[in-house]
Amino acid sequence: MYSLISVSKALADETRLRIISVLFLREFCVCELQEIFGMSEPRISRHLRILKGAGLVIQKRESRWNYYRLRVTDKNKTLLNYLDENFRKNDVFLKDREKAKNTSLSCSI
Amino acid sequence: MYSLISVSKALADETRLRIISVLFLREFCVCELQEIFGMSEPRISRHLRILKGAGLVIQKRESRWNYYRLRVTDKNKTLLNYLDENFRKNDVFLKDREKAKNTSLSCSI
DNA sequence: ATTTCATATAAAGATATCTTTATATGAAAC
DNA sequence: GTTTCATATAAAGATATCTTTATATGAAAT
Repeated sequence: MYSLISVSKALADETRLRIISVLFLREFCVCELQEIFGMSEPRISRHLRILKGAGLVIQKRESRWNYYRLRVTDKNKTLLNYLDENFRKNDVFLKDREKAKNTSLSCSI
Repeated sequence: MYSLISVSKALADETRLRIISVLFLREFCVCELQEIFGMSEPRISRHLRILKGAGLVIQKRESRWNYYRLRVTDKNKTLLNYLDENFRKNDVFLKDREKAKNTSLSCSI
């Protein structure tokens, strides 16, 4: 059971909102998010852990990569729609999405 | 313009969620909220200021009392619905609402 | 005008959250 | 089995947020 308060706190950080925003495009692994936002790996990992703890994202291991995607349920669909509406109106999130579109797994290459 | 981040942060506190929850019943003045939650007056005032700053509540002066009510707009209607759905499923918020129903302006009497 | 009362605000201390730096884990490649 | 690489986690320091205590404001009552 994911409590309202944990969801609320999960959303109360700009980095986490930016992560949620790009996850509307598709799933991403940690190193891709690192690339998109130009942030350190532990920083991205930490925020993903919090989003996961709030039931907002799902983690999927694939060989050495951990992919995260939005967890869309009946309960949080309304909330995700509200967020997306706001992302579409804000330049920071729009730019992130552009960057995310041009980012592909190339971490180790 | 109320930013998504200010709204998110405004929701990331249990006291503020509880205030929002009872405001679904009707508008309340500060001293009534103080009574309902058993919290100090500056504490309530502070949280109301943050909620107001995020565009979630509206303030109305009436003689010596300041009444606060939910600010329902097209933009935040979705969000408020999501919150209310959650409030209805959580014992803390349900109890608050019961207490709120039995609370009336009697601060100075 | 002085007192009372509801509310706001400021300052101080306590607590929580965030970021960085360093280290651990664990799977794949060699 | 050793190295490499993606990710996780822990510890430390920096920053933000919350609560309490004390004080200010401003309108109504006396």
